[in-house]
Amino acid sequence: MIYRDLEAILRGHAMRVTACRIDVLNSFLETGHALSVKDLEGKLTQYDRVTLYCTLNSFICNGIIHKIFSNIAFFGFGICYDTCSPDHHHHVHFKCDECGSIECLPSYHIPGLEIPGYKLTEANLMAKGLCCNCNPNWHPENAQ
Amino acid sequence: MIYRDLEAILRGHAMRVTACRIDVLNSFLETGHALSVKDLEGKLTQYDRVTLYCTLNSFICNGIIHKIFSNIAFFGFGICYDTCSPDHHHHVHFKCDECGSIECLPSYHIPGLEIPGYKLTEANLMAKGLCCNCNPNWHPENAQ
DNA sequence: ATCTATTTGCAACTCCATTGCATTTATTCA
DNA sequence: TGAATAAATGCAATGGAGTTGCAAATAGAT
Repeated sequence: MIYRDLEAILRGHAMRVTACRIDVLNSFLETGHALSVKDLEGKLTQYDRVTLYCTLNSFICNGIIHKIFSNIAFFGFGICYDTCSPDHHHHVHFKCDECGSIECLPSYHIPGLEIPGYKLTEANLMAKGLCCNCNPNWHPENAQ
Repeated sequence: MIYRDLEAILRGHAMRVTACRIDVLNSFLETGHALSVKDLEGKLTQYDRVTLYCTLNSFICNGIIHKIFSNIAFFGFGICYDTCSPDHHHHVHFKCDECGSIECLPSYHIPGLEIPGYKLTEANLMAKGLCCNCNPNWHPENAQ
């Protein structure tokens, strides 16, 4: 992604444009799946850990990324899609047992969750298994 | 719960019966919702933190409890229900914004989760909102 | 070009979880 | 019932992840 586009994203959120923010944002967009702080530390060694945390927090505050938790204590961050709003989050995150990547499946909505007596404001579904790249039984021609 | 029943649960899993295991198991069963390590430390001050971790791990290995992660970095442990098996876990955990309790909703199955190309082995749904005790719009007579 | 508020980076700290190892204890078997 | 032994416990120390305070650097406004 070119600098101008990355800059536009930051300015679109009324954020200051800094080298660290550009590089972190670019990492998310070019990787295409979730990244942990560790991933970013390894990738962007020129920045301090504290700076990365600060950058990630500013991205969260501005709705550019969101936190992801898996059931094995690892967590990362993923780009928010249009389905996010400040007071309504529904996410499906899929962690592949084979390649370890975590994806946020944007268009998928958690189906028909209704629990009698409960008022639901947020739902995060963490799914595990094999992603489409690692699933040997998957043939792309089957795609709808 | 009486000692004899707690002991039977442990023996049913071919586990040694110790005071710590009895107390931890009893805590889960009498509380009825998820507990964090912190909760247990506060409740069972007679045991070392390391011992509690060891006990919890042995419970996890034997399928008595499972880990729970929420989207605010807190995690706890909850009793496994019949829906768990060593290679197939589906859980819905509900965290109440009002009282903070985390419940595992046992009979509820994550509905119709099918993602083309993906092979699903495990799904954990973390839901947030108001539980039936804290939801002012909930009237028990509406229950099915 | 200068000013100011924000961002960055270093050091230190806290919290949570784990490891090593010696001690204690539950269970087995004679 | 009483050793033997394998497992569980508890203390001390360690490691990792995230946070805080504060000074230096820098982006954006005037």
